[in-house]
Amino acid sequence: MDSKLVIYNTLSRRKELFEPINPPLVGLYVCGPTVYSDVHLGNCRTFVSFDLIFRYLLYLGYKVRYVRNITDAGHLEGDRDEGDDKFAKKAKLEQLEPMEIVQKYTLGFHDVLRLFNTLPPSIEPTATGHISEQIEMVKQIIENGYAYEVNGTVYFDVEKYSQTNDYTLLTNRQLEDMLNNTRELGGQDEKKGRLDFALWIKAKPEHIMRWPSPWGIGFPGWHIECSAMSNKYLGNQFDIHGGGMDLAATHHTNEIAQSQACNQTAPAKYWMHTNMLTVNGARMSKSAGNGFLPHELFSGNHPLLNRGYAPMSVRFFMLQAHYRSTLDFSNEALEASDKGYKRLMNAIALLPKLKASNTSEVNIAEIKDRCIQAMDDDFNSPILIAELFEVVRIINSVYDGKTKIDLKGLEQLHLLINDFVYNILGLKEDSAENNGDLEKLMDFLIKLRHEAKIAKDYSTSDLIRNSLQEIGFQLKDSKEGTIWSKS
RNA sequence: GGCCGUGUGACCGAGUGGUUAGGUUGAGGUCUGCAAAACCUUCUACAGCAGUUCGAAUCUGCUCACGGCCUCCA
Repeated sequence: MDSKLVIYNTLSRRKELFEPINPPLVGLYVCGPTVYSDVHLGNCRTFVSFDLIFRYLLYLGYKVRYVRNITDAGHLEGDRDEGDDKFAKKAKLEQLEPMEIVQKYTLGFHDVLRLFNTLPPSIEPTATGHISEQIEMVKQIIENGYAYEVNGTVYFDVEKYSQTNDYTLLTNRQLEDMLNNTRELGGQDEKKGRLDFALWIKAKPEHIMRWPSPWGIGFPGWHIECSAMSNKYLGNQFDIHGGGMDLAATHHTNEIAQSQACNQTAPAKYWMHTNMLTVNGARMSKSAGNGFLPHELFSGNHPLLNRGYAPMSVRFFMLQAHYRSTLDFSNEALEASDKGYKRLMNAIALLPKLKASNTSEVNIAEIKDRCIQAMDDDFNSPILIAELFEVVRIINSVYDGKTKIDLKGLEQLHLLINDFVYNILGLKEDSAENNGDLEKLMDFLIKLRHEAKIAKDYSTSDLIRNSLQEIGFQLKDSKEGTIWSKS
C-alpha cells in the first residue's frame, strides 16, 4: 500500500503524492451526467478516464468507494436562476413526464457505459433522491451566514464567502476580474452580488418538478446536489473529486464554496479534471452539434465516419491518450487505434499456445515495474500501452520460436496481461460469442485447406482462405500451424 | 479582455536538460507455393525568434497559431 502514486491536483496545479485520508479507504466522487439527452462520446471519455483511475486504485489494493451521481433535476438552462429546468423543458418537448426522460436517458447511459466495459460505481445517487439532504445543507449554509433568501429563492453570498475563503482556488482568477467580466444577465435584481448563485430556486407555476421547502415550493440549484451527496456518502472530507475540465471553473468552484460554507472544511483533498474530446480541434459538445452518439460510432452511421468501430477499439483509442490531454477525433486516428488494439489482442490470444523453455531471454518483472511506474505517474495509460506493445513483441517472438521464455516467465506474463490489460485498462475481447462449435468448424476448414496445400491444390486452399477472409475470418500461417482470428 | 492550457515526424500520441517512446502509415528484408500474419531494419520531429547552459525540442522571455473556461455541457 506504500505506493508511489502521484496525482495531478488541480488545486495546486502540480503532481502530488497520493496519500489517502484514511487508508486503505479511498473516497472518489465523480460528477455524472445530466440525463436529459443521450450521452455523447465526449461524456464517455470522462467516465472511461475515471474508470481507469478507479481500476488502478483497486489494483493498488485500496478499498474505493466510488460515487458518481445522476443529475436528474434542477439543472438550469443558462445559469440565470430563472431559466427552465432542463428536464421540464425536455419533457414538454417530448410530451413525457420528467421522470420518463430521466429513466430513458439513465438507462441509455448505463447501456453505453456497459459497452465500454466500465465498472459500475459503488453508489450512484440521484439528485431527486436527495432533496431533503440538499435542503438541510442550504439551511446550514444560511445559518452559517453565507446564503440569503429572496422571494423563495436562496442565493449563495460569494462576496461574504470570499472575505474569509478563496473562492477562486481552482481557477486562479481574480475576483474583481470575474466581477468585471461577468456579463449582464437577466434576473439579477434579486441577487446582492452578481457572482452569487442559486442554492434553491422558487418554482414558477408552470414548473413541473417541484418540492416543498422552508422557502416555499421550488427545486434545488445545480451545484448543491453534488455537495450534498458527496457529503452524505463520503463525509465532510474525502480523497478525490473528479469531473470534466469544463466543470472546474463554475460547478466545482461553487461546490467547494458550498461545502466549505456548510461544513467549515474543504470537501476534497485532490481535484482531478479530465480533458475534452475534440473533433477537428473543437470541443465535442451537445450545443455545438458536433457530437457523436456512441451507437453512431459503433455502427458508422454518421457523416463524419468512414465506418463503425467496436466499443473496445474506441476505449483503447481513448486510453492511448493521457486523460489530461485533449484527444482529437478522426477516422485516421481511430483506424490506427483499431489496428493496434487488434494486434495487442491477437498476441494475447497466443498466450496459451506458448511453450516454456529451460532458459529465459526476457525479463517480465522489469516490464511489470515499468508498467506500474507508468500508472503511478498520474495514470499514464499511453506509456503503459507502449510497454504492452513490448510484451506483444515478446509473445509473437516466443510463438515464432525466436525468443525463449521459461515457465516462471510465462506465469508472470499471464499475470501481467491479466492485471494490466483486463483489470486496469479494462479491455476485453469484443467477440466474446466464440463457442466451441465455431472452434471445431474452423479447425475443420483449416484441416481441409492444409490437405489441399499438401496436394498442391492451391486453388482450393486459396479459395478457403479468401472466402473466410471475406466473411471476416483471417487465417494466419506459421511454423506452428495455422491459427485464425476475426478480422 | 481575464484566467488556464496547447503547438512533436504522413496521422494519432507520450516523454525528457545530453540516450529508441508507442501505435498506425511509407520503404527494404526474413518467412511463405503466393499472400496474410509475425519478426528484423529503416525515412520524414519537436511552431518561430531571442536568452540561460558545456549542451534545449525539454528552462526563461517575446511573437505567431490554436483550444478550454469566463452562459448549459464530461
